[in-house]
Amino acid sequence: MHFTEIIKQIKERRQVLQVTQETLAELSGVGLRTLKKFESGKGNPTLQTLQKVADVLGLEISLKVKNITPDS
Amino acid sequence: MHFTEIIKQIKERRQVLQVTQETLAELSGVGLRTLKKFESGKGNPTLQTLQKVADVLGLEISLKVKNITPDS
DNA sequence: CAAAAAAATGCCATATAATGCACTTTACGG
DNA sequence: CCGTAAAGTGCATTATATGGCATTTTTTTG
Repeated sequence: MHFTEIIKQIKERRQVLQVTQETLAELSGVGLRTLKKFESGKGNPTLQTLQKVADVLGLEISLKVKNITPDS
Repeated sequence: MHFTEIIKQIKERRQVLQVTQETLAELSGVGLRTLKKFESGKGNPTLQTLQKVADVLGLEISLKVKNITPDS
């Protein structure tokens, strides 16, 4: 999953849950400015920041082994 | 997946592939000091750093919806 | 055990993420 | 069209991630 996709997924998830950036910022403990920057595609959040946000949104970060030949 | 678990998985994956930190640093373009700090549990990598490393290791970062009631 | 390789640490400079605040731009309901 | 709420931006400051280098500690090997 790419950087942009991660951002997109976070943003979409927030919207599905009908939470504003402001509320998410408060709930996650992440600064509003940071969240805005992040969601607008500018910025390179730390893992901690990403986790705080993901956590509140009920999302979990995971690492999966890439399949080199998915269609072999 | 927790912070420590992510670190652990990265480290284990590297070892399975029999790659040294030094080599991984070179291949990923991440500084050796940064990699060491990260793997030794100190440090809070940026998403970009994590992705560079994961990429070389054939790992993919993903966000999955947490299952609140796995055994309902 | 001894030597060598790999990993962890301390120090330090630089780059940049995090954050607050004020302001602008969009999006949306009436 | 208007007003309001939500989202995006610019600027400045502080905290911290990045990364190079030297040194120490641990692990691996012969």
